[in-house]
Amino acid sequence: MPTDPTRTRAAEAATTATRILDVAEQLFAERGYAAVSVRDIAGRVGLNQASLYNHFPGKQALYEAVLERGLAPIREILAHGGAQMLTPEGGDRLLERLVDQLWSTPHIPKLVEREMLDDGTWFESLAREWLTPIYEVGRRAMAATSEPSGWTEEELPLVVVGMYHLLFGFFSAAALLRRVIGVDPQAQEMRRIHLDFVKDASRRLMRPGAAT
Amino acid sequence: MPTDPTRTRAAEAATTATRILDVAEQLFAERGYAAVSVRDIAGRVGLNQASLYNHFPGKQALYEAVLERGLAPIREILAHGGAQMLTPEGGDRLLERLVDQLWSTPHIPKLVEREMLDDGTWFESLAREWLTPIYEVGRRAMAATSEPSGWTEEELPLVVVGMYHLLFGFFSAAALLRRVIGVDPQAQEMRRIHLDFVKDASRRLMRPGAAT
Amino acid sequence: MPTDPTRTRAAEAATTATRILDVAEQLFAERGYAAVSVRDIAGRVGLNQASLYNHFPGKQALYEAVLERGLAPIREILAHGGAQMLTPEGGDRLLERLVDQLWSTPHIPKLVEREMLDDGTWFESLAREWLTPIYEVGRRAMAATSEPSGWTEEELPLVVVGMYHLLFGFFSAAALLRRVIGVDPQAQEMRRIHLDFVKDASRRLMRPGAAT
Amino acid sequence: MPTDPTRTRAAEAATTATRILDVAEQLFAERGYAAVSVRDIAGRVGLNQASLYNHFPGKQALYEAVLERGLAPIREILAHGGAQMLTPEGGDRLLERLVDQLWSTPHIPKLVEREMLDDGTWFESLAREWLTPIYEVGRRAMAATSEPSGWTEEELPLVVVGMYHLLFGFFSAAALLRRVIGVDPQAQEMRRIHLDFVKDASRRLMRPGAAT
DNA sequence: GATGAATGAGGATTCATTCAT
DNA sequence: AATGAATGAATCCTCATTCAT
Repeated sequence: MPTDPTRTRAAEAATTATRILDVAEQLFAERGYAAVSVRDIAGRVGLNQASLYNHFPGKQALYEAVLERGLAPIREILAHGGAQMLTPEGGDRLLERLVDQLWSTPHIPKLVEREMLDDGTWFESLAREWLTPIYEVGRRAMAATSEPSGWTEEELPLVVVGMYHLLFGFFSAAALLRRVIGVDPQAQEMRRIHLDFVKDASRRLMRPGAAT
Repeated sequence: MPTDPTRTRAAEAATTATRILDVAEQLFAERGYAAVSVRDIAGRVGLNQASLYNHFPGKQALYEAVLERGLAPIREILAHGGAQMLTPEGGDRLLERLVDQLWSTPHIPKLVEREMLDDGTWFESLAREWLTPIYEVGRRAMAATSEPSGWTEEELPLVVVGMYHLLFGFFSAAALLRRVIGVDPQAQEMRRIHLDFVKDASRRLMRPGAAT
Repeated sequence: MPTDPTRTRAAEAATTATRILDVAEQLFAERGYAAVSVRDIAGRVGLNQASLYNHFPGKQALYEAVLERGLAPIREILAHGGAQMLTPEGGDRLLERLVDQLWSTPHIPKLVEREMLDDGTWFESLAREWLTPIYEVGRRAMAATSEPSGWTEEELPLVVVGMYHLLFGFFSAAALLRRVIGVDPQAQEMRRIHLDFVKDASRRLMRPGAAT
Repeated sequence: MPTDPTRTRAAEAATTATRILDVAEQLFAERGYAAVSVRDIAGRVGLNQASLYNHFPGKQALYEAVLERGLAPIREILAHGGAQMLTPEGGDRLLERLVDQLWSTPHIPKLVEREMLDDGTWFESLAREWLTPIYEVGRRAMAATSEPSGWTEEELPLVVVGMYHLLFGFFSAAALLRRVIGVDPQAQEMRRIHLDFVKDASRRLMRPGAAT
């Protein structure tokens, strides 16, 4: 399990385990856990089905390894940068780092969205661990700013969910954007547009709107 | 297929087919297509597995019937109400109707989100049929208002996706809200909070923000 | 069960039971017992699956009714005409009647061939009942004629099987004749050709050949 | 697919695939495709049902492999020996080789007969490929001999079908011979009797009979 | 006599996993 | 580390049959 943050994923040697993780990440993101067979994964890696078990003890473990590898950097960013949200400039820097990270592993936000929909017990612990603190920081952030956000206490959870979707939802909706609206969501210029949009939208959501 | 708009879903006779649709809707939304077995559905309806095939020709057809039944009312609302977006009051009325509808069938937004993630060919036609027109209306709406929205042309698709997630994402994140933040997302008072939030957030997203 | 020999099959009222028998006869002949479903039969008759059980107690019983109806006339002919084989002219008359009968129900020879291949216990009694006597008559016929047939005792069974195939095999090979050789085996003129061929070939088989 | 002609089937290593083919050949011949379940085959081989799919991609593919293995030698004989039919001695040699081959795989003629009855599309290509040329050779053979056969042009197809049944029909009728007439069709002496009969009968059919 | 609905048994096939090589 | 082969459990679906209406 790669936990060394100094080694970027691209620089990792393309070990068999890594190649398995890459393929599994993509397939799990595209189709969901149940719709991906071990045969599919092994086949795409160019491996026999049985060989996969030399690297991971099973399908479930492989899935968790994928999730762990993908979520670790995000957790890192949030753990160290949560306090930045208190100022607009800090918020922007945080968003920049997050958007950067998500764009470097675009399957991960889809996986997270699926986890959320599946309401897996695995997700529960995950969420408790790093979403609750974030939520608290965000809550305090909005309460502490001189300009009030204009949201009531009971609306705050929805604001958090909304912010999450502004960030992650872009990747979930990649197919929609491509097919219906004709945008190419993988184009690198989209990265900048996405970042600008997220920054702007978050300001609109977090500061009082003109129309309230 | 219920097309009579005067008959609400709850008032429908609980025919076997309807009960199958209800159970299937819930399971497909909770676990996704591949993770739901025909046995599961039949079992929950209290039916032999084979009996299900007296009502639907197969799993795929059942899934599509679920989607069709769930999406028809939404399509209806959008088809007749798209033009309302041009004024703030009309937009509010549209949102009211949409939130109402989504709350009456809360599994459906999860199904839509899953469809989007799965990038199914079925979704493609669906999206083309009623998402493209909506997008066009929305685009024109934002261009036509006297106060400009403050978004660039290339950001508009992201605004649409954002709006979608503000509306639908609440249901996808129901588990997160319940488990992490402690909110009960099925409580009826949440319906009002959700509506207020969506109205407010949409104004913030669609009108120029102070911070741009 | 139609046992009245004065009523030809065509003249029978197209009762539901008769229509079922007709469809079943065709399908069983074309595909074999196991490959035909009760649904198939009922469907082609324009009947609900369950309705079929108002006319026949089950699939097996229906099959036996088909066989019985189809074989009764043949059995009749053989029972009354076996002795005719003793003279060439009598043999011809017997063949005429047999070919006539087979052409009036061309699915039946295919059914018989399938029965033979399946080696069904049903076939056993059937064969014992009317094939053994025929065989004995044929044996005596060949032994009694002034001109010896030229066959040894041990070859006689093969001669019988050969005669059977000259008569019945035409219908089994209908597809082959149509597709490979380009003959239309349902054309009525084929009936005469078939009869001539059978008569001629039987003479060749039953009388001493020049080359022995 | 065994293509090495020097290795006889019996000498092949009894690999799992070969054992599956053997069992499948027998069951398909005895009962027909639809009446044989994959479980039956696997069970007789002493294999789990799923293991069979490690050797053949499916039931249909297994069936075709059986047919291919069984028909290849026959095709070979006909392809190389068709011209021999032009002389009586050559014809005898051809028949000897064919009878030899059929007796070495006695299930195959039953399979061919079933294919013919089923009128399968698979059979069509098969027939076109090697039955049409044979038919043409046979036609020319009978037209070329100094002594005319005594058949009319339109009867020729029936002669071909008749010859086919004289050869193959013995195996289809094995049950009939055993049960009704009391002959043991698997006894090796029957092989010689069958060959003699086929040779003699073919002369009778191909040369002018006294009674025409 | 006809039918919609129900069902237990069985159909072919795929699943994740194990193990000897 | 890789693989061919094996397997029990599960997959979706079809089967012949029954029964209340």
